[in-house]
Amino acid sequence: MTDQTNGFDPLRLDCQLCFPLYVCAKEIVRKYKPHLDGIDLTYTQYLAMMVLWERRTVNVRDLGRILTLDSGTLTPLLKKLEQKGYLVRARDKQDERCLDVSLTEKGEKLKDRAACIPGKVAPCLGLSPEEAKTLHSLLHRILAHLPETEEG
Amino acid sequence: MTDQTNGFDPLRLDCQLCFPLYVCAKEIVRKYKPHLDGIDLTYTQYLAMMVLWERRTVNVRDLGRILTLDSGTLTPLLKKLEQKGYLVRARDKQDERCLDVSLTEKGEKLKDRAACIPGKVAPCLGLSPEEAKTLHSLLHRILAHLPETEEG
DNA sequence: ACAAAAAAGATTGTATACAATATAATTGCA
DNA sequence: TGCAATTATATTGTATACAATCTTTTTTGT
Repeated sequence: MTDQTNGFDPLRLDCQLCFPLYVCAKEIVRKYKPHLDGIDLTYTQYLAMMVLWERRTVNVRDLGRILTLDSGTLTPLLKKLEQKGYLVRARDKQDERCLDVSLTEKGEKLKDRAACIPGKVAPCLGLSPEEAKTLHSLLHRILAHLPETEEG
Repeated sequence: MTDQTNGFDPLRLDCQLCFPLYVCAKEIVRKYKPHLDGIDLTYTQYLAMMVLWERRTVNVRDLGRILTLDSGTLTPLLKKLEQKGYLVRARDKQDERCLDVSLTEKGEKLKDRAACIPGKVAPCLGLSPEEAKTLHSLLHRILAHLPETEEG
């Protein structure tokens, strides 16, 4: 029998960190959606484009490591972005296993239309700059620690 | 032309909160996976079971509001949990539109096997109790603020 | 050089998520 | 009372995610 009183029960949703993290991530994506609809990108496509806006060219392996996504997710997503004309996919001549993804001019231009989006979504969180910095640092701390607990 | 120097560029992945949130949520689910595999639950199924372990019975509407999931996600998920024998689904006699979801004995017993999981995953985050509390409160602050910016 | 191992993507299958729509039941109001 | 609007869930379609497997290419060990 588990705790039916108001005491601490680790299986209660509101005693956990994973659940608010899960909901926050989903709800923030929802906040992005109306803005991303305007430039015909999904949230994950937007993440991939952000990497390209920084680097112009990436191969799928590096992109997957940056975004923590595997080829099962990236292959169809990059094909869609190629269809939209925002990038081109081409095998690396030196190593035909690798697929290089490169920004097109159209993809480059899209950056100007995306530039205002983070500034529109950020206020929705309702955090002060210090709180945002604290959250940023806590999340990065978790991300740095997680790999250390493999097979744990 | 956007900032190519090391200056602040809001479109850089590492200048945003949404991206580490997105990755953290995914990676924590990944930490849960080996433990949940042992009790034949996916993460989302586990969330639904946690609500039932607290309340024994919920209707789909309330469950959806608690988990921020709609019927498109919940209907197939609850059918799977019913197939596994962890819950039963039955129309509310007073209001045949509503579907009540109730814990079975088998589902009740599953709680004992799940009880140890949060304690196994929590250390993977690598946060002190104070940091965890800070993160918890920041996330709940965001969740409380987000609805205030509807249509914003 | 050559077979085995490794690496990179692509494919397949399962499970979310959510928008949009459909259906059935209930409520509200003229 | 009767019908329009609302509510609750189900269904359909699209887009992730990821495990497992497959194919192709490259590297490695001998």
